[in-house]
Amino acid sequence: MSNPQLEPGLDRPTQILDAALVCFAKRGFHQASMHDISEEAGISVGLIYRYFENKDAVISAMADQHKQKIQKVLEDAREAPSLIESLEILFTAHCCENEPRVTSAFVVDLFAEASRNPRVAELVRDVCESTMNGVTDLIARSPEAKSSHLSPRELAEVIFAVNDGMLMRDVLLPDSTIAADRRARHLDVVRRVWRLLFTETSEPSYA
Amino acid sequence: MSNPQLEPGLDRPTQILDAALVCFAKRGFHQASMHDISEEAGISVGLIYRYFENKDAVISAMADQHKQKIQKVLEDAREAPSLIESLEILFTAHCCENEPRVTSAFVVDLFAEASRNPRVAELVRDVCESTMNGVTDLIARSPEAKSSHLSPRELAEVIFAVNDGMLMRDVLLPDSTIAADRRARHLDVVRRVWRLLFTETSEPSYA
DNA sequence: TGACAATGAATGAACGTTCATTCATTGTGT
DNA sequence: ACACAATGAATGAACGTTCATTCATTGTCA
Repeated sequence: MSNPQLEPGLDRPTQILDAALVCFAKRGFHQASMHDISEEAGISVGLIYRYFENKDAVISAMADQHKQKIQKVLEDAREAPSLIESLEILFTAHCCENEPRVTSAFVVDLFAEASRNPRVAELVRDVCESTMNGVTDLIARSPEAKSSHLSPRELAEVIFAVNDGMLMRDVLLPDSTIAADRRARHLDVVRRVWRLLFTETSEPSYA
Repeated sequence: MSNPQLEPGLDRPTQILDAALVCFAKRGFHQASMHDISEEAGISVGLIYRYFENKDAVISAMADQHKQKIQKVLEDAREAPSLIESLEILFTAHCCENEPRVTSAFVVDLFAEASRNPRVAELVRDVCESTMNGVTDLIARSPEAKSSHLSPRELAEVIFAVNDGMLMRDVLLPDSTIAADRRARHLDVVRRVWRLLFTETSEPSYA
């Protein structure tokens, strides 16, 4: 009976996690049932328990997977020719790539879960920290940022805050909103911020 | 008979909603049970159903309450002597006021819920829209913003994105983090942004 | 045949919701 | 002022459902 529905190039855990991502994004961690996931994956419920100890383990594995995806994007971003292009890669990858608004819904849920599940909180904190370090480094190496009177670390913090804010806003858009439109909206705001951040400034106009 | 556990100055619906806020922040909308809420409120389960049709109605009422709280803060902000002070009132009120990190956890959950419950999505979108308009107006009227080469609307969008991003970050902090520290962290970042936004700028240093 | 992948019916705990019941308070007739 | 009827806020056991989890069974390959 070994692998009846297993597509080539996919192992069971990956197949299960892919299905879980869809279900979690659609219904949330705790409203998505194990039956939903098994149905989405085209396998039986019991089989999930062969690969994951319980539902919490699936959630944790998803968070882990998300961490690795982000780090992969960070590597891609490092190879871009300019800082602005690096930032664009980094900050559009995780809100606009897939058509039914999967990633942003999942990430917001992940933060919600983090607020009450210390295991998830630590994982998310870890992802944020290492990505933030990566971007700080990226900024520090770039000539564009030299003129700012904010430190690379401070610049990274502001950039991240804006991006997370945009991601949160994303989930309010109607389901029908297509990825290209979300991407445009997203870039529209973050470009404004980048322009401000990497611009020569005179004195503040307020005391 | 009538009000056995009802403290003075509190009606039942308010008492229930207060308890619900605590439970929702602690466990999330769908993990918090009606029994949790009744226990937190010090009343019986059945009594909740005298005042709310079902659990969804409690969630909706909470969102409504949150909307009114925000609009109240917006009014306060309008009366501040300077734009910066208005913004400080507006953006520290909703992440730092209560000691067990209740509000930010609730708001992140609210957004997560909005991503799959259209009724909640519309409500949250509505709150965002009207608050955004309020702040746009605030900015438009203030002399500090005149020098920016971004429009008041654009400034408001950036400011909101940063704030929502900070709020998301808030839930990652350990439970023990006290409100004053969160407030300090929050202000530290947003002040940086405000300084940039309301500052004379020369040409961008990148093409 | 032996080893193991895979199934899905079964289990029991937990949940949202209901409703028969209680009883302090209020209203009414004397 | 008193007795008593009416009220409806409040209770919590009980119901039907859903869910995570288990495991006896079945299918498949080497």
